[in-house]
Amino acid sequence: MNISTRGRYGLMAMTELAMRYGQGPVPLKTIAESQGLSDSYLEQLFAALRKASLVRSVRGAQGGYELGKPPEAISVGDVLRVLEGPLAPAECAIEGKDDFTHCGNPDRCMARSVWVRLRESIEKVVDSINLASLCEEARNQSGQGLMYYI
Amino acid sequence: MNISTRGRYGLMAMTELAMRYGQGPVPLKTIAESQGLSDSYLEQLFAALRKASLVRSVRGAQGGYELGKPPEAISVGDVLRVLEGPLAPAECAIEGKDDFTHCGNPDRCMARSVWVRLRESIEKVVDSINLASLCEEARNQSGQGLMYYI
DNA sequence: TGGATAGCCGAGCGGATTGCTCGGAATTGC
DNA sequence: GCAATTCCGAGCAATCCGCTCGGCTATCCA
Repeated sequence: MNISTRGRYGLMAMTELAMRYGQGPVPLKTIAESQGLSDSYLEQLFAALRKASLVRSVRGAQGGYELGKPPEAISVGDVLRVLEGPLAPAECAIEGKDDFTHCGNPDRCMARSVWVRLRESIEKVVDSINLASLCEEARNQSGQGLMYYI
Repeated sequence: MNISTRGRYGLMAMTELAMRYGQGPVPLKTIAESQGLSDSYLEQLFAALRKASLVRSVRGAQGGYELGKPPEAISVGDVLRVLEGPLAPAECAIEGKDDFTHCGNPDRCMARSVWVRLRESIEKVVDSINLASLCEEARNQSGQGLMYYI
């Protein structure tokens, strides 16, 4: 029951991009340093994000990545689904699939309704949070952090 | 973002035990055959379930396992936590842990609030479903299945 | 009393997944 | 043309998953 580093690092990087939205392309190296991640690993994740057009890339010197849409238009769910695949706790709960055979039970798996309810609840959360609101949270938190100066 | 076979098989087996609650101990072999699982694998899971006293064991011939409490008193969350560990999507969201260092960010991980909200929503679901209600669902479904007889 | 039926326990193991790294191309700004 | 970047594919060590196996112990029943 874990989100892998793909989803976690990817979301961190996307939030970073959201913080810098409208300031031109940001190179991966900058994101990686700022968040303490490996840039060669981030490369992989951004390949997927680009194919899903959640980010746009600018090649060459002074290039980098920027969000493909405004931060309000990108949800956490969008990012996680691209990087992690379907957000279902079990095969048989993936939306659109009516695959009962996976459960080992020839007729119906008694636990399936649990996985479906779990999936719905997970999707409700991640689809209701977008990058803009994450940014706002982050800015408020670092604002509180200012108390520790002086 | 997956529940492993430990959690899934374990929940299936526990639901089976709930269906037979009050009828004396059920051997693992019976559960395994009925659910189409491997009994030597189930053994491992039941070792953990027993230590958590979610099941009680009776050794020797005519022995087996039975629920440690009535089905209404055992939630899906109880079973999953024993078999899968903490139901958090990330280390930094485990209840009681205030471990920000895992996120790679020296100060605060911007994504943490997402993982915490996810965890809360997951726990709300699994803690609100108990084995008794799962049994009832199953009985209703197999009731509909009776249409296929004759 | 002895055999059959169970749980109990620990070790092991092949395959898949994770979390990277590396090298080298292609593209572009200066 | 050179430096900065994205792009792409391969590879790889470590870990985890999903089991299996062998042998022990406890208990019932004939």
